[in-house]
Amino acid sequence: MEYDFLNEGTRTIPDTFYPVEKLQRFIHLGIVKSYAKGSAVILPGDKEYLLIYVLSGKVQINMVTEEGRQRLVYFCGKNGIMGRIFQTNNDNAYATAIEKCRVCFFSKEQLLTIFQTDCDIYFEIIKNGFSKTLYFMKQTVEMELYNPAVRIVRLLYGLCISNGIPVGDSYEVRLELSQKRISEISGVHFVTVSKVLAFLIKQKIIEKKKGKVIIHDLDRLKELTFEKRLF
DNA sequence: TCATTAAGCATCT
DNA sequence: AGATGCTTAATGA
Repeated sequence: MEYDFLNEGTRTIPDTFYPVEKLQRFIHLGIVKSYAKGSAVILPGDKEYLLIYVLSGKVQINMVTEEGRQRLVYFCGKNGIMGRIFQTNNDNAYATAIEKCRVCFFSKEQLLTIFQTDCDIYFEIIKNGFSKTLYFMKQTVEMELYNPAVRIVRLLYGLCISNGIPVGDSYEVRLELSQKRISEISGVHFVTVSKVLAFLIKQKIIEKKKGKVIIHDLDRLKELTFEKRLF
């Protein structure tokens, strides 16, 4: 299957990144486990496995500080990988299943066997890593240059460009995007997210329905991405 | 301008 | 009844 690199390059939400489908063929070498929704897949300090591969469902990766504060890092869905190759002692990441899921754990020895069998996978894993790097580089710039309210607008605009499906004169972004999720992804407070969405809905620029966001006025939304501030 | 806190309402399970 | 999601208002940085 040909992968959509362009879309990957303009990724707007940190989910799965570059899927490594080819790993499917090697899961018999690793250890496959199933997890119920809400259970812990990786605990802070877990160091046994270098690569964790999601076969189905979805996992959420968080980082936690010394004081116990936590922050979403990314989501990992089907064919996504959680690379733990360059772990240090203080990257307190943990992962929980946000959907019932199956994941496969690979040790260093198992990975070496896989690379020797199919070195393409090696590059696929590197691509996944760079995809994440690119996303977080963009995030750094985004955080530096735009204020929180405008970031929400930019997130919606980006989603429309990358995932928007034309329906009549509008576009639909078919994603389960609660305000809580938007808040977690963008780093903008949930109360502010609520205000920005209310503003956009009132101006009839967007509409929010169960499981989708409808963009009625993409031109206006684009204009707002250039604004210094919204309110 | 936005984060924080608090309080209240609606919907779902 | 409790959890979840959203809104509004007050306050402070």
